[in-house]
Amino acid sequence: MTSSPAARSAASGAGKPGAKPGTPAPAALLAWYDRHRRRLPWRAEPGRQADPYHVFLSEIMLQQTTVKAVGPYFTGFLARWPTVSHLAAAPLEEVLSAWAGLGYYARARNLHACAQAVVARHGGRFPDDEAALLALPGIGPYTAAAIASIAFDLKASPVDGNIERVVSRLYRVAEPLPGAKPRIKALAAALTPAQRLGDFAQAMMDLGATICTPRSPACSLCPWMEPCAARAAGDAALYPVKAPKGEKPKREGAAFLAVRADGAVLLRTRPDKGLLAKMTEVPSTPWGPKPEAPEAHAPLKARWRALPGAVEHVFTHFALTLKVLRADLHATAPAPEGHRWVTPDRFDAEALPSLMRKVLAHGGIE
DNA sequence: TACACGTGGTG
DNA sequence: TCACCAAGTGT
Repeated sequence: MTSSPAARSAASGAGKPGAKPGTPAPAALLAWYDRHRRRLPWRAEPGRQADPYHVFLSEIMLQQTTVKAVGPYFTGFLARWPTVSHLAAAPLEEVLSAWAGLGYYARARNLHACAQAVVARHGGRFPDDEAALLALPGIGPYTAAAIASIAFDLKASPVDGNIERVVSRLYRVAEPLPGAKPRIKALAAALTPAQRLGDFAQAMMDLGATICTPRSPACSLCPWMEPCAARAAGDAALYPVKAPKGEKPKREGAAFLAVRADGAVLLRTRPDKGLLAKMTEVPSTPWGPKPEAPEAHAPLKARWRALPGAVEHVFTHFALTLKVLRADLHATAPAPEGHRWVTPDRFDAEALPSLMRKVLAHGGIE
């Protein structure tokens, strides 16, 4: 009975008069979303309008970052800076230290700049206009469309990794990413309904995150099973097609862990630009293909001893092996120019990336 | 267009 | 173990 063509058609929402068989119907996805939507800290209750600042904050944090990782950061930021005006008034150093551990630190710098721009250009209210959103720092095509649709219910088609996957499977897009992005964007825009824009965008993302997953999609549970070309072909897991990736280079270096008798560690702030810009670091040699002789790079004269083992850390575009050299100094040792002594109880006020936490832990600090 | 830019989880 | 992946943007 329920497996009859008519029943399947009706269940997919594709059986309405005028709808071609095999056309993914927004109504079917929205009906699924109404039953299975995820409850997330930044989401409004069903039928309620989301706070644009909450949407903005979550969207920036969620760029290339898992929902699980974002959760506590979102809650913490919102408690500390309840509105975009509060965030704009905060010192950048505090924003960076609150962001520490979440990665992609340019996001935090742009988040802060964006908050200030919202105050300066728009009186502290996010513009309900995709083009104006796109003009703000840190907000690209995806995030502008996401805020426009989710916070303001405007007609916009955000395309993130989830939606790329869903659409590439629906239409069995053979062209590899990233070349296929324009086509996928156009297909996604053509799917977008005229009503419930925010729900539709979030439904697409929830579908990608919970049903249309990268490895083993749960096609049998999908509201768009019937119109999906990849499901029909039985090869959904092969999409999206991606261009092959190059090999990840290796870099090596040595970190100087200077520890004072009172437990303070010698730290400094990284340069304004480049990797981990403006974040706190343990002084180190440059990181290169070959390890350099460390002596010339030591921040101060001391008896440096190599600790056993090394710290391994994988960045997006290279893998790093850091030896750790430790020196113990008396409690009155002065900090060299550009450096500072920081006791472990003050680490939370520092913008310490995970790599530097690893270096400290390798030396038995904390 | 292609690369720089973090981190933690997973099959 | 390790390659891949997660609500991308800036240059």
